[in-house]
Amino acid sequence: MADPKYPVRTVGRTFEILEIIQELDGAGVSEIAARVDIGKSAVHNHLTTLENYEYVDKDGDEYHIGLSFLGLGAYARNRTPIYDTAQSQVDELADETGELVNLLVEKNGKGIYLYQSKGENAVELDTHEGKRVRLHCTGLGKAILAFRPDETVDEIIADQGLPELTPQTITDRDAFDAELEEIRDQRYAVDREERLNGLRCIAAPITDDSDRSIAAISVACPVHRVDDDRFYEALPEAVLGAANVIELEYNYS
Amino acid sequence: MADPKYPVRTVGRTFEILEIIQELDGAGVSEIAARVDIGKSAVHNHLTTLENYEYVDKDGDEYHIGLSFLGLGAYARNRTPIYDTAQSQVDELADETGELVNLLVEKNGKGIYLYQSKGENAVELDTHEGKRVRLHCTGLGKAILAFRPDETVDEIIADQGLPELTPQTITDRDAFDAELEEIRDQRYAVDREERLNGLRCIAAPITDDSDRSIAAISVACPVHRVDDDRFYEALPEAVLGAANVIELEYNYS
DNA sequence: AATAGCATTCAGTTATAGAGAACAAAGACC
DNA sequence: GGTCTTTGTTCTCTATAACTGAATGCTATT
Repeated sequence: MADPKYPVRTVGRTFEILEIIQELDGAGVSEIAARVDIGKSAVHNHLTTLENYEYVDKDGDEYHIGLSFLGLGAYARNRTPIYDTAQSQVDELADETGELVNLLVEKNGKGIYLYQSKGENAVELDTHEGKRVRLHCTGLGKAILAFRPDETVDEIIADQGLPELTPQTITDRDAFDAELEEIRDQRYAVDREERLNGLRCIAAPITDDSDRSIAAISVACPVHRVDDDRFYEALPEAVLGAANVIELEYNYS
Repeated sequence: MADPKYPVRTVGRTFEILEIIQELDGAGVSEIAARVDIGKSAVHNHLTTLENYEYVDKDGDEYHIGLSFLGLGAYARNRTPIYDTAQSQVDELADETGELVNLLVEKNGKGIYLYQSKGENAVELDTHEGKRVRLHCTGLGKAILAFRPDETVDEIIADQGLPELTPQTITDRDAFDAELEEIRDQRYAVDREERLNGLRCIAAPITDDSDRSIAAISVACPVHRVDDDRFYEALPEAVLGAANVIELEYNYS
């Protein structure tokens, strides 16, 4: 986490290139070279090497992220202890509610979507497995932070602040602390369009036997389709139920 | 695919290191250095750099594959056209049969498991999403090859041969061609413990509108639990049904 | 307390990643 | 259809940064 004493620059450049390809949804040599601090020929050398190792696919003059990453990614996910027990519950909750259900874990102060299951009426979103998000502006992130020591929360906020993503984002530190307190009380978190306009979530933490959060599970739905009754009554109950089952299985088996 | 004219060695080494970490399920500096052709200190530099980019996690003195790969992997999978339409059918087939259901695509002459869904009684296997397999020894691979031009099959076999993985693996070229012919006839493939002792599969190709295979879907089950009746009657029907739905959705919408 | 087995640091050396120009190929535009 | 532009690819040279190997520091074990 601290800057490496003797970094290998090429490693960094490799991943910069890969992230650019992902961001542009496929890109050519010149396009990439324009965004990374090395020349065309060097980028070309990188890409042909990556292609050789099958980590990128070449399609005409466009390079794309290769499926080989799925091997590493799925492996990393399977190694995450909560994944195995949570997966089936996430699926079930998606079936039951018909909405989009997410599972998030924290890593280095950010959230990573570990798994996602689409119910019948699930919203189409910018979230996908592996995506990183800020913790303060999602129900999932708030649920996780509410069940972590104060110092951890302090550190993360000191590091990242409380940037405003929508008019509803909580940007005031005191208000945020009050919010966490409320979440601890009711054991679930509500996201009222705090990350994305038009999107609300109900999220519950998944805690270990000393009540520290390991992950969080949420149902996300569009404001205009799901009315307040269902959102504030039925959904919290469903989410809490699922979180509970996961906790039981995780902690006592 | 052809060897790069001007390879970037460091890129190759980076992925070699990552693959070693995966294979060893976490490893320390010395352990990795022993398997890769560079010294301890160089490996150390690589690892601290990778950690800095959050592509590996350091846990004590062990390095592990980071969840960041899930972002790239899930992205690559989502880009694969068949995934979106096939996923729900795979889930459904797993529910219906209670067994392990797999979705495979071909890439550079190898198979890659794109998605996997576990039914209630699913066998625990060495397969995971992103894993690569030889095509000739699995039902999925044979189903894909059966619906590709002869020249493609020739090339792949010329390149990789028909290595024997179990006593049941088809290793004779003529026998293999006859097998493909039969698969084309009945539109599904049977794997009779050809890759793994004790494991049988029924697999069906998913083809495009010109009858070329795009992917294949299979049900895998242990020999000793599933009797011949169910294996040769009920399962093929279920698998063919699912493949059919996927094809319809994929080709006509 | 002593040793062994690690990770980490560091200075020196050498291999190699990258620059930059030239060439090739493919479209776009008139 | 030919010219101009853009982008990919090849190639040589050089500065740089990746690597070696030895030294140091840390932790655990007996």
